[in-house]
Amino acid sequence: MVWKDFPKGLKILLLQKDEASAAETKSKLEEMDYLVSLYHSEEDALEAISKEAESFHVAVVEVTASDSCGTFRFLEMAQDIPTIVISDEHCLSTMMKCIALGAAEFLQKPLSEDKLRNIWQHVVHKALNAGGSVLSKSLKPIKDTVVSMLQIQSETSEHKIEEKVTEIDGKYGHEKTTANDRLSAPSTPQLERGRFPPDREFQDVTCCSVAKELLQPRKSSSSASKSVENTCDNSISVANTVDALPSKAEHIAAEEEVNSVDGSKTDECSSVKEGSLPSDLHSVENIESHADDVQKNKSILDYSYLNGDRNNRKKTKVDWTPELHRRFVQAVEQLGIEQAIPSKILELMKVEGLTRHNVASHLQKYRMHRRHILPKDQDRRWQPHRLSTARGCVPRPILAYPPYHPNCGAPTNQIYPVWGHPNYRSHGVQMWGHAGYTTWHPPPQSWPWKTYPLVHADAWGCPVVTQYGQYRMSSPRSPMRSDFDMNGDRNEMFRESYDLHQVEMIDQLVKEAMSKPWLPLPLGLKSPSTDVVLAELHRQGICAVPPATNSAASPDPNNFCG
DNA sequence: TCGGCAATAT
DNA sequence: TATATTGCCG
Repeated sequence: MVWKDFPKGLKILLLQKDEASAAETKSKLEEMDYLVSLYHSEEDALEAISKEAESFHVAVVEVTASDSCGTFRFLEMAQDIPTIVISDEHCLSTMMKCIALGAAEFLQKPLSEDKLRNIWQHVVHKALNAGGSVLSKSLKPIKDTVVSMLQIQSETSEHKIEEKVTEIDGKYGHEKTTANDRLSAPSTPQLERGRFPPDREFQDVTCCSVAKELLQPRKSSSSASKSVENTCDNSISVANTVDALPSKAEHIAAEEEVNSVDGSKTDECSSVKEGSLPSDLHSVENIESHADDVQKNKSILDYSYLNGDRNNRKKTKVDWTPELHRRFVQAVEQLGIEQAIPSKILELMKVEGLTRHNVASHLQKYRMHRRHILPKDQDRRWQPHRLSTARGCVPRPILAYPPYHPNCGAPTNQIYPVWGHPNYRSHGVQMWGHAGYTTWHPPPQSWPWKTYPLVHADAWGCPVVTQYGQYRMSSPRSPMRSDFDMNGDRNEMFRESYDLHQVEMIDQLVKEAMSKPWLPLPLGLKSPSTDVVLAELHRQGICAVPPATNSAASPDPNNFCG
C-alpha cells in the first residue's frame, strides 16, 4: 500500500499559543499539502493525541521562555509521534531539554519553507526506527508505505538507490548498497529521538558504527552538523553493522575521535554529529536480515567524510585502522609473504571501496618494515642483554616472539612485533609503533595471534611450543613450519604467522646458546636435565661420572658444565 | 593491467 | 616524522 504523493496529506498537530503566528505556521504547512490541526493549549493537544492517536503523524509545538513546562509535558506525553519544537528562543538548555525529552528537532523561528517542508523525514524516521510494539497507529501506515516503496523500487529498477549512492559516493559508488543502508543513516542527527533513559543506554551499545570505530574518519571541515534542510548533502554513514558491538567506552572514544579529528569546535551544533549519535536499530535490523558479508565488509570503510563538493571530490585517504590492517595482515599471511600481491590481498580482504593501489601502498610499507626494522631490531636487542646477563642480572632477552615469562606462566604483558599484531590503537598510539614493541592490551576482537605460544624447552634445550600442545621442535634445526604442517587442524593463519623470520630467530637463539654454554640461557630455553646430560655423555663414551639420580635435575644454567 | 618502487602529499 | 597517495617504469 503505497501512499501516493507522500508526504502530501501528512497529518500535523500544531500547538502554538500565539494565534497570529499559529495561523501563519498553519498556512505555511498547508501550502505544502500537510493537513494541520491547530491547538492553542497543551491540554487540548494532549487530549487530541490521547483520544485519536491515529489522527496525527507528527507534532509541531512551540516552546516559549514563559511557558516551557507545558511543552516539556507535551514531549513527555507524546512520545509516540515525532515532535518538532519551534521557538524564538536560542536558549541552549531549553533546546537540550527538548531534544532530551525526545524532540525530533528544534527549529528556530522564523520558520522557512525549507525547514517545514522536510518535516516528513522525521515521520519516516520515527516510523522506521520505533520498535514494532511501540509503533503508533498513525505511523504504521507510514512504515508500510516506506517499506513497500523501497521494495518496489528495488524490484523494478534493481540498483536504483545504488545509482543514487554512486552519484554521491563517486568512485566508491560501485559498492553494493541497499536502500536499507540509507535508512539506517538519518540525514540529520536531530532525527534521533534519543530519550534518556533507558533508550540512551540501549542505543549506546547497539548502534555504534563499526565503521566509525574501526576507521576513524577524516571528516572534511565542510562536514558541519546537518539539519533537515541539508538534503542535498546527505553523507553516507553506514551505521548499521550490528555484529560487533564495541563497549560503551570505545563508543565514546570513537566519538571523541570523530570530533577531534574533525577539528570542529564542540558547540551546540557540532557536538551532535551524525554517526557519533546512536541510532536505534530495532526496525532497521528487521528489514536488514539479508545483509551479507559484502555489506558488512563494506561498512569497514567509512566514507562519510567524503562529503562536500560532489563533482570536485578528491580521493580520500584510507585510514588503515587496526581492524583494516588486521585484515590486511591476515590476507598477507594467508597468501604467504611471497605470494602476497596487492590484487590477491585485496581479494582476500573483501573490503569494498579499498583499491589495489591502497593495498599496494600498504604492502610496500609492510614489506619495508619487515625487511628493515625487524632484523635490525633483533640484533640490536639481543646483544645488550647478553651483557646484562654477564653482570649477573636476570637474563631478559626481548624477543619479538614468543613472549617469555620468568615463571613460564602466562605473560602479563604481551610483547608484539610492530607489524604483525596491530590490534588496538588508542589515541596517540601508533599502529605500527616505532622499531620497537608496544605493550599490548587485549583487543576487543579475537585474533589468531593474540597470544604467542609459550616456549619451554625439551630435554635438549630446544624450544617447545607448549601452549597448543602439538607443536614441538624436535631439534634446533628442524623448521617449525614442517612441524606445523603436520597439524592440519590448526589455524592456518597461525601456522603462516610463523614465517621464516621467526624460525630463523629461534635458530639463532639456540645456536648462540649452544656455542656459548658459559652464558646463562635466555629464557625460553632450558638447560637439559641431568639425566639427559648423563645419558648423552654415556653415549659418547664418557662414563667417569656418578650414576644418574632422579633428584639431580637442577637446570641452573650457571652450574651447567661446571 | 599489474606490481613495485620512489617521489610527493598530508 | 609517519603514513598515505601518486606517478612512473618494467
